[in-house]
Amino acid sequence: MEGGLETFFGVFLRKNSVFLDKRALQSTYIPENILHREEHTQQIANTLAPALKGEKPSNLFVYGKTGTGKTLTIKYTTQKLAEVAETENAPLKIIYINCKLKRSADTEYRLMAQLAGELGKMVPPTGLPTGEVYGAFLRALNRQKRNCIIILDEIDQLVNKTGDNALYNLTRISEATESQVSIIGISNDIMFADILDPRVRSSLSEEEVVFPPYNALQIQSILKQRAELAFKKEALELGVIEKCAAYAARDHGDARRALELLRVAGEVADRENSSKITTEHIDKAEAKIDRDRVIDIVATQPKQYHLVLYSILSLKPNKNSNLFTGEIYELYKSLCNKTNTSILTQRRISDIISEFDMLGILNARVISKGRYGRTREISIEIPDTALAKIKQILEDSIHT
DNA sequence: CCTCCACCGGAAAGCCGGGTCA
DNA sequence: TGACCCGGCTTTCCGGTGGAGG
Repeated sequence: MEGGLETFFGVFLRKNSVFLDKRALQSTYIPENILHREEHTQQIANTLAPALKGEKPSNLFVYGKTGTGKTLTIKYTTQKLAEVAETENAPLKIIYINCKLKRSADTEYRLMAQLAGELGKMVPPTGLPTGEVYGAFLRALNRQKRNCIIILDEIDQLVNKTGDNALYNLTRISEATESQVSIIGISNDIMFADILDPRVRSSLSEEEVVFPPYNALQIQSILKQRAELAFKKEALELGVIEKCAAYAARDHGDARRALELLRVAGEVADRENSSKITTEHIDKAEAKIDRDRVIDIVATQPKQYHLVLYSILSLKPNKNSNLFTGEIYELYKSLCNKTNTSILTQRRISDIISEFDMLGILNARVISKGRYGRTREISIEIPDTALAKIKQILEDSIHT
């Protein structure tokens, strides 16, 4: 086996790939021009433009389903704005924050700490009273003496988890200081605004932009634009883009998913040493994405969750028989005893089951069995191809 | 039409680990 | 070192409920 690895790497390097530049398919990539969002871009630009004259732009609220180009368009627009501000010497600070990022900006404290950090005032990630962090942020803000635009992406996550306190304070800050702070909120939950305090809502959505889903034709042109950069010439077989777009349009016009599908299809083709991407590769890619997603979610779950899921899987070897919370809990308890694990309350297990439901691993809905009580009816939503692997993961995790 | 089951699910509070600060 | 703070996970408490069976 001498030189085995060297040979392998050598072959790997020289191996033909369908890709030219994979980055063009990644979700962080910002293209030269954004298709089918001309009006939105303009509308956003209109709202933000006053910042160049040192006036405070209106707060802006953006919503639309996932993969409709919200984040992309906002980033694109603010980036251009920052460039102009730079050359025109108009003091302007733009802060982008994703509220969904775990341990980063998903609580009031962490959001404020993050904001203060962006303004050059480092704050310890924990330990201080929240009020202190507000103070730090305010001081940093006043020292800046320039217009500030704060972009809060996935803002619904923040509010769902920790309430609208932070937003309330944030919208009021701009009234209470010299510096001018504008907020751009991005949400993919349209109902989100309803749970806000009315004062916060009206303040936050001085301007509103709604991003509709793309249709199949629009997704096609987006895919073509990116594929041009990402793949070698002739690497795409006829109909591949169309099929990709059709899949994405089928589930609510999610362009991000379409791009991911195309990228993974390319990777599958590479692995098979195929010089072309065919429509079969798309199918394989779709299955792979689905499978990987589920496996990844399960694998990163803590042990108690594994015990619950394992109980459910053991109770249900065949499809179309449904389970109820009570029986799952019974098995879970005995499993805990066998493995020397502390037993959680049924109330807690109930929540864990709901979480699996939200993650799309299970399907749980409350039903009434009349005389025999009210409970959840639970079924499994794991693709067959992933089942064996999942069971493996669960068993490994439980017996440690 | 009423009862009553077997849970649901909200609210609040406790515990614990990670941290700051004086 | 001790007083305090945050956030994640969990327990405790408890009012609520759709509908089969009487």
